[in-house]
Amino acid sequence: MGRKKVVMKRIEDNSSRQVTFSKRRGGLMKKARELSVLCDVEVALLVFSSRGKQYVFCSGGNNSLAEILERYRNHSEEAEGSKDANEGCPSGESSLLSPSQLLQLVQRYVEGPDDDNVSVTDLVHLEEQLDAAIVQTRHRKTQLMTESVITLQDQERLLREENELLEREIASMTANDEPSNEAAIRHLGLEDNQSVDQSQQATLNFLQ
Amino acid sequence: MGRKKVVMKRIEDNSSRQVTFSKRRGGLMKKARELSVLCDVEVALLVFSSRGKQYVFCSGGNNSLAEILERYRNHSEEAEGSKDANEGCPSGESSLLSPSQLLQLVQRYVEGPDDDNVSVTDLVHLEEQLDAAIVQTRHRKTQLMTESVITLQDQERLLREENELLEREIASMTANDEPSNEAAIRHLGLEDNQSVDQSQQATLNFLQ
DNA sequence: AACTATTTATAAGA
DNA sequence: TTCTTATAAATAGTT
Repeated sequence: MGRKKVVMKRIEDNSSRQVTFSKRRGGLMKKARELSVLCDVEVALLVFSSRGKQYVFCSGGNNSLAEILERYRNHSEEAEGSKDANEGCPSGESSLLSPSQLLQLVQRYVEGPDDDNVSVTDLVHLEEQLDAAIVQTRHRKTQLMTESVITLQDQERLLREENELLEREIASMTANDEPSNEAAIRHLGLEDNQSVDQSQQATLNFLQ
Repeated sequence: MGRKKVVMKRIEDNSSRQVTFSKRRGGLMKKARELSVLCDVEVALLVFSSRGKQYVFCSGGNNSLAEILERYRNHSEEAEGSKDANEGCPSGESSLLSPSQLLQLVQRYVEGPDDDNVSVTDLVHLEEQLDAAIVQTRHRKTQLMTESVITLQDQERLLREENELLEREIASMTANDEPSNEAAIRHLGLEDNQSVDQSQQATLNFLQ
């Protein structure tokens, strides 16, 4: 209904999208109210601007419905967007941003101005950026953990070799001297069999 | 919009109220969809007929939105013993499924029939299940890695203590005997200072 | 924010 | 119900 037939596709022009949003939102609300009155039924209509601002129509005194809307409002107050970053990013796949770039990007959405220019597309882009960041972070975490484990395994192996060497030395010396070291080792709870088994098990569990 | 202007009041004639309900409901749904597409915003529309039947439009993937609808459905089901035999929607919060349950669920979507019966709501639910599963998996992974590291650290500490003990023993014995062990240790690249530093560094990097 | 030319929705009738 | 059609309403583009 207008000068031209409109194609059912996202209006790309920012300004006219905003205008159309305002007009059609009003119309939709009106029709929702009319339906509820004329036909005596319950109608709830929720519209969320891309920035998270919400427009609600709720037909009646239905408690549970109002309650749900209220609950949603509380929940959604955390998730706020703002000015879009369309121009800054010619789009393309979710490239990796530096941590500071990412922080900047998120902040623009969290503390942004109060108007309605952030589109879902923008938020999709933000989501992609955050996804990429978390994947990278997770990968780096796993990498570091794995490195730590491998380093510790090496360390353990070396210590074990050194240990064995020392014990053999002591054994050979003790063969000629008095046998006083075994008691000391037992006192530390470090008999050879026990410690080896325990360590190997942890190692194998982890890397498999 | 019709042959006559309508007064905004409940239509008393039962039959024509029903007809109007059907027509206007369709129109409202259509307009809700158009708004969401044209303006790229989220729209949720709930209509409850007086007999409890519900008609829903929900613009899409937003979790919280679907969550609200889900919560509302649960809530309204206990409020009135509604009789609508809706689709077999597994429903329920994103509870943790067993791996086999999850596999089964995914397979139903992957190899499922070729028609268009999978709703966005269903997919949102599937996404929630998978999210829960991956979070749990990741947590378990990190837990196991951390346990491994701690075990290895303990192991290293114990070995180091044992080692020190043995060296001291050898030292005391060597004081009376010949000094032949230091050469062997050096040969393994395992002088005390070096190995301790390297290991401590890896450990600290990891846990901080 | 108003103004129209048009399109769209729909009330009543078939 | 569904389709048709006259008309009311909504609204796209313009000012």
